[in-house]
Amino acid sequence: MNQEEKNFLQHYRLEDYPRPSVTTDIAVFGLHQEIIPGYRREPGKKLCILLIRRGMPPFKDCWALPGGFLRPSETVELCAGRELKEETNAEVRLLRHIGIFSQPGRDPRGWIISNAFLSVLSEEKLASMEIQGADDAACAKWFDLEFQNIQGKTVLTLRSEEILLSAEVKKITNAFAMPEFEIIENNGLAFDHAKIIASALDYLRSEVKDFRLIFDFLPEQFTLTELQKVQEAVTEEPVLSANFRRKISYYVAETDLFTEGAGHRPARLYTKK
Amino acid sequence: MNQEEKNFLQHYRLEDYPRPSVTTDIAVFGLHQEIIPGYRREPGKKLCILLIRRGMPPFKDCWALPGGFLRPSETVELCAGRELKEETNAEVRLLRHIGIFSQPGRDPRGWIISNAFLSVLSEEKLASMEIQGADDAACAKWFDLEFQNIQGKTVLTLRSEEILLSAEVKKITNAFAMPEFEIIENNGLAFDHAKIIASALDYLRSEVKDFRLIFDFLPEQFTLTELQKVQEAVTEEPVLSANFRRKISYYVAETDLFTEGAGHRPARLYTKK
DNA sequence: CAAATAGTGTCTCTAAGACAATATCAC
DNA sequence: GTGATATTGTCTTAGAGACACTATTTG
Repeated sequence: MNQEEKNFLQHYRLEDYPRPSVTTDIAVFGLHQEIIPGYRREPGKKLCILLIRRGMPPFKDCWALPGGFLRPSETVELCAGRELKEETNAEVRLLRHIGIFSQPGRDPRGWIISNAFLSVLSEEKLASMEIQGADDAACAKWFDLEFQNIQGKTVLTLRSEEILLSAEVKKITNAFAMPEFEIIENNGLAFDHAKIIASALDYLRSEVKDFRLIFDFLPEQFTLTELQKVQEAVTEEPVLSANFRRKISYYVAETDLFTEGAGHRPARLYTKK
Repeated sequence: MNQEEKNFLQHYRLEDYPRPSVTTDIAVFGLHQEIIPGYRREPGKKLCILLIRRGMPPFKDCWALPGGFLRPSETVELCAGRELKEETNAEVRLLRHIGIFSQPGRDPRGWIISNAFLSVLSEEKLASMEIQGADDAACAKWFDLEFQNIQGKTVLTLRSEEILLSAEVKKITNAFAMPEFEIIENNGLAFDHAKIIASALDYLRSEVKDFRLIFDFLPEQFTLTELQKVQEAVTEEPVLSANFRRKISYYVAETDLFTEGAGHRPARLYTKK
């Protein structure tokens, strides 16, 4: 660096210009066992998402994605991981940046733009981790998630025991031809988080359809049927198992292990190739 | 909003917490006619990108993506469009968010995180628009762009008349399993812009391969051969025309118009379906 | 006619969708 | 054997890749 650059930098003050606050919000997805009535039936899988109940205004007592403010000397990815750990005690090894939400007025506290991330927790980790609210979060909970077209309306439904949240969204393209979701109606979700959840789910579905991120829902070793159920739970579309097996075969490696004592033919265990 | 929320907001001061400066950087791609020697040969197409020469430190006289600081009451998309217009006089109707670059130390001025965008200018607009440097930008220029694997190295080459810039990058996955580029060597590009350009090009290529963003390089009406040349210029891979035509046919609609006076068989004009 | 580009036909092979059939466990 | 799930086979159809061939203009 030459003298001119050094001089310039010495007198340059970023603080002289307006700056927004920057946050991250993380949509953590997992799977939830669903008991299916019937003699000796295997449990099904449902997609679920981790939310926190806000303990502080704004949107006190509403449900929100975990997340928080970016700090100096961390990347947005590190911030996402840190905030998630602080607020819910969940730890993730995988993140995808979904988008940036910067609509003026999206946060009543003022000029705040948010980086949305997506993550996936495996059933294993989901079970072993003690999810608990802390910090800004009064409480953290897994919500079963549905995202369907009902009579021309795109509806997001989130359920956790006695709590029911919902939102209607619409996929549009903005002034710069970028696809995004617009919130038509919102019941119980904080900020513009219905929009973020819809975007994240849209992203997740296309990834899982193409056999990406699909393995992150399961432990190291899994059966092909489990893998298929992941895809069906995420996309909410049934698949024919013969065809699914053929397609997935390029992405998995056989092991010599089998499931045991399940009351039906044992299934071979596979690993990701 | 209830009284508790109102009270809270009245006393809440975002300024009490540290905030980064936020910028946008825009990778604008276009096509450049390339004269091919030979009797009656049609010109070829080369991918090019719009860069500015920095008129101010830091990186004075280096070449950089156009872009600048986010202002209150605008979205990052609007900021990208505005800065592009201010610095280069180019106007775009299309943007894609490529990623956010927040590595501490990426800007010597301090804590600055950047939103990278991608855009495409049609040959038409590219020709009609008077590209000119202004503002922070001493000068704006189109650079021919190559992005190839040479002896195991991934090399970015940018050429504009007498100016030659280059960078070697490497595709890696970061601590959160996110794909990104790492700069191995850099000659003449400011900041981490080699990384951003590589990401943008990677994104653009996969879009164009799947017949998205491909139409934005051309005017309303075009021939199938032109469309094919766009794909070949962007991906730097040849395609067999019979196969290309079959695949693209689902995405285009015939018109009754033909090219004229070209010294060979006229070509039918198509529009995007 | 020659040069150049536009456009069609067809063969092969791979992969997807649908569906039928067989295999193997626990009880 | 029965209930349940696991796994394989196969028929049909759609699409990709490769390549040969025909068509139409201007000079």
